[in-house]
Amino acid sequence: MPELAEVRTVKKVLKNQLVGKKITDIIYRYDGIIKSDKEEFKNILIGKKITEVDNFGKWLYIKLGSYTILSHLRMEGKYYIKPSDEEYEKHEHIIFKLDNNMDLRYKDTRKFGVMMLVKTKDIDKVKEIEKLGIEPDDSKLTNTYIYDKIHDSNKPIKELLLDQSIINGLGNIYVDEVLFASKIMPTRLGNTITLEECERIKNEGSRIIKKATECGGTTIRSYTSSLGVEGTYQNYLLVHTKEKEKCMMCGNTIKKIKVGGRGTYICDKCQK
DNA sequence: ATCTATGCCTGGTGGC
DNA sequence: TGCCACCAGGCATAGA
Repeated sequence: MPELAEVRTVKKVLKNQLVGKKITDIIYRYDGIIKSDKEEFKNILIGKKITEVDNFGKWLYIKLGSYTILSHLRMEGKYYIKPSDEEYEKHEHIIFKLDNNMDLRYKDTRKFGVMMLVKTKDIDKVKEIEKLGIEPDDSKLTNTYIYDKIHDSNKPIKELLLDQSIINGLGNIYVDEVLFASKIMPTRLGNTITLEECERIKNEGSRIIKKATECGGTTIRSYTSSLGVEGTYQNYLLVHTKEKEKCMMCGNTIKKIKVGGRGTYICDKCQK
């Protein structure tokens, strides 16, 4: 599933390929992805030129001057840029026709992803964006910020790290990796995590996200960063997807458990 | 305010 | 081999 590192990779590719291109038409093959007014989405965007592509956490911003498409890929959303005359594939739901005979196509097998049109000047006031916390490798993220957000919570630390309003951009893969690197059991409640452990979460989170971003993200199962870009961070994963394998640090067998309903990989010797 | 359940979805899996 | 119930999983929202 695309998390921060993957979304940044998509952003980079889209930015290179799309800035300066004009949308000449929009075709809905399944319009449930569009959460703002569907007619307005078309009417306003057709004829506009893409001016910038950005992201904040897992949200992609496709900017067209005074309007911006907010796009969240959720589980399986992907963008492809293909020649306009290529046949549509199954699950290609939203087709943006561009003025260079290419399409920007949004494909999403499970249809969990969302798109909405907002005014660029109002992005930070959009409720989904407004509530987002600090990205893991942002220098504004401090041990005391994390500690303040979690120290009176009786939720498992894993759930707290998946909460986008605290740290913005971590998903299931990187939370497992950050907690392993920080030597913290994902089931530990927020109110048991020390300031020193918050420091480790901050440091490991920053390090892992930076490295994963450099790698272009993680490609596991059918997930890629889309656009044919295959990330390579899966080669650095130490626990996620490693059930029944030996822990790289201690040789113990990696286990898969459930935390907050999510598949969670741990080494119960390294993580306390 | 805070917690739990449910819905959104389809492809893959496991049981028979 | 074929059928089918079940599940993953980020996030919003309705209900308790």
